[in-house]
Amino acid sequence: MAIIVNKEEKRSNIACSCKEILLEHGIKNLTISQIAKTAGVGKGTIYEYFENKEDIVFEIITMFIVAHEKRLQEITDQNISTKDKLFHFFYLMHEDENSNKQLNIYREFLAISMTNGTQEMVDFNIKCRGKFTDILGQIVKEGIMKGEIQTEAQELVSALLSFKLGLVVEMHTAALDAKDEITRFLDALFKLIEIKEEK
Amino acid sequence: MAIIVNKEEKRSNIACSCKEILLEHGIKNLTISQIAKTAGVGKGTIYEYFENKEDIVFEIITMFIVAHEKRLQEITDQNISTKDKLFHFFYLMHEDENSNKQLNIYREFLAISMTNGTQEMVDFNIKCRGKFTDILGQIVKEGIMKGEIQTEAQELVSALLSFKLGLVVEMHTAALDAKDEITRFLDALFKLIEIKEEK
Amino acid sequence: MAIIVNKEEKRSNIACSCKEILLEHGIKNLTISQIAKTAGVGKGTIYEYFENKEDIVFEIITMFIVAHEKRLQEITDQNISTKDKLFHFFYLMHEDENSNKQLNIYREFLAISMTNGTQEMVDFNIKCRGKFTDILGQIVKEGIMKGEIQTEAQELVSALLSFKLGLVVEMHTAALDAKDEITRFLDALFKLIEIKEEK
Amino acid sequence: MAIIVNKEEKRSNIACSCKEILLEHGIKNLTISQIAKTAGVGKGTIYEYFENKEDIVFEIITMFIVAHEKRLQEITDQNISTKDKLFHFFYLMHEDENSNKQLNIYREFLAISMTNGTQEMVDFNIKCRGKFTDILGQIVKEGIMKGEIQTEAQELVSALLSFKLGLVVEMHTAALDAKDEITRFLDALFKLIEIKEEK
DNA sequence: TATGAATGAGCATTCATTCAT
DNA sequence: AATGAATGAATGCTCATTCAT
Repeated sequence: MAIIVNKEEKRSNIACSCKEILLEHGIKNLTISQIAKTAGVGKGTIYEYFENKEDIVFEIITMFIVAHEKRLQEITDQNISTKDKLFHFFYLMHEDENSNKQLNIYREFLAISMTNGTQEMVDFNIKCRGKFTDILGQIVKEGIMKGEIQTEAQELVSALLSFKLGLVVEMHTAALDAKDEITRFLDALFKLIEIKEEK
Repeated sequence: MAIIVNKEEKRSNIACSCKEILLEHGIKNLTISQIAKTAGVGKGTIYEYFENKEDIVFEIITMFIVAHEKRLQEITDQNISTKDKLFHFFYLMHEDENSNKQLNIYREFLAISMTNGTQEMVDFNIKCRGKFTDILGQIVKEGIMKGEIQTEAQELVSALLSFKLGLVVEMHTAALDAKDEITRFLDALFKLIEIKEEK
Repeated sequence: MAIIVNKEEKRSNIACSCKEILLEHGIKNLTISQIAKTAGVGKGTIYEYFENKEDIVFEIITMFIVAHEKRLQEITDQNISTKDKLFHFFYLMHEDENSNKQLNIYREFLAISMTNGTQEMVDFNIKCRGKFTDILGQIVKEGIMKGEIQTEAQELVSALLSFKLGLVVEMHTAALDAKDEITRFLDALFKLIEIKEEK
Repeated sequence: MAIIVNKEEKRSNIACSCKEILLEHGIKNLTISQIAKTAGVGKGTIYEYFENKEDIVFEIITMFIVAHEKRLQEITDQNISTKDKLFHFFYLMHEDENSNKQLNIYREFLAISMTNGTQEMVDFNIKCRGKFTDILGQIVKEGIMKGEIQTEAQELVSALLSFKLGLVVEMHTAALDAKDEITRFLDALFKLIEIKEEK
């Protein structure tokens, strides 16, 4: 019987093996040659499994985001205050060294989307935004249900996501400190949306 | 004796004459040759008045931002509601065709800052942020003084700026509609910060 | 399967096909475009086989030197007097039109080494000097063994090489006539080192 | 009475004031702008007193060489052995920091002569060579007259100059140690030309 | 299925020199 | 006599993608 390689599996394998070099080199400085060498295949082979460089970078970033979502979900499922959940929602991607590297790649990807954004990239970003909307929505919803925050908070979800993205940009372009900004913002926000327990 | 030109003035003239082609071509696709031709001088002359390509692009973008600030200030000075002022603060750069083009350039500049950001660019961005902080701070402060919004709004200023920037990014990367987002956000926000007149 | 080319061979082929244009244009005036066109390949292909322009120029000059050494060796192996051998050792590179052109390139290379000399170039020059030391040393040694010249001549080898190089420079910078200088020098030298046969 | 500036004097003044920056920057990296600024005049003024950049560099190098000749002459006039005189003749330009800097400039000038040598430069080099021939000839002549070296040494003068120049080149291109080479050469040479005193 | 050799467009920047004033 | 504003030619190198085998 001939060896039937599962296309999807090999695609995934190639992408997986290149996570590290992507984090090290960044998108622009990562070449197809490096990818091929790292994956242990020929350059031409890459194009058997991916449309183009963008495609493989998508694949890897998707992996990062999926992992990030999983961690977010774990936090969401924890038994902590809504405010704390929101803090983690905003700050998780800044917390450790590895997350920071991934954030750098994401920021680079964002920069490319901002100037050479293909429809494909836009679709990708919309999809990502959708997922984060879901998670954030869930956090907020639970917060409302638990009586921690006001109902109106629900309508802020989209803006909160934009704030999050703006922060990702500005921490790099205007040297903002993510932790400070998030803390300050949440403190101010909760003065407005928090429901104080009455005695 | 030789002709003595006003360096600062000529610098400004060259930059001015290149506003249009920058809007048309974008930063990356604008060449020094085009700049020189448009300004009606030799390529070498450009380098008499600007350090490098970055420098001239800075100058032009600064002009855009200064003009934008001026328009913002005019709005701030108008006798309209705080909510309307904020709407304009967020939406002004999307309102007309020309502003949109300038926004595209700014977005491209931002994308460059995000990946190849020199300290110079960061300083520039910090300076810009500072100015917008002032204007926004002023709007909010007046709103508070006029009894339209709660004091706590003051602490949201920095986050509002991040939101604004996030929106600039996402309207392009995730096809957000600026007007919708801003409207929705302000409606939600004002439910929280607005001070309803009591009868 | 893809074509597998002999890298070393193709490298050599490209270099070979560019010997002539290098002689014609000189190092500075030779462009990568010309090289690629002459070699009948794309510009990018050049960089598949050579690190940079320096690298390809090295390769060609090396070819010239190797050929030159070969000719020197042939002369060394001839059954002629030591004085004649030395004359050829010094004069060979001036003898014909083609050698002269190659000498011009070598002189240009030398000039570059003198001002922008990378460690690589220094290593190259040291290696070349080593080879010429060997050949000259051999000539002198044989001369001594044949009783034509005194033992002390051996210690002059390095100085003779410097003299040779100085001549290469001065024939161009101070319009020295190589043949004259060499003849005059050898005549004078042999008055000192020659062992006259006694009757 | 109108101020009559002595053209030759001002020319000399400008050149003089630029000695240091030439030593610091080298020929290639020294710009007319820097020269003008250092000399405290306008760029155009430079061209009132000098034909071109080459011309001013000539002037400065000439100053260096004149000073060098003077020092050589002093050594020649000292009451030391011919061998020592020759050592100084070859080694003087390597002896101290300042001389070395001047040698670097001379080497750079030589490199330019080797590739872009105008007739003017050739004439300059011939003139320089003439002067050094005189000094070296004088040393050798005295050595012969004092009975220290053989008459035949006189015929080596031109070759010795080429050796000296070759050394200037090779100490940089092939990392030769000037002192070593000179010492070794003179030792070997004197075994051949020295006249040993009989008892 | 896998490969890897070949490709080629595109662009900032420097600085000696001139000449109008 | 002095100046300084204006000029413009000229070139190495990268890397995603293709396609012949």
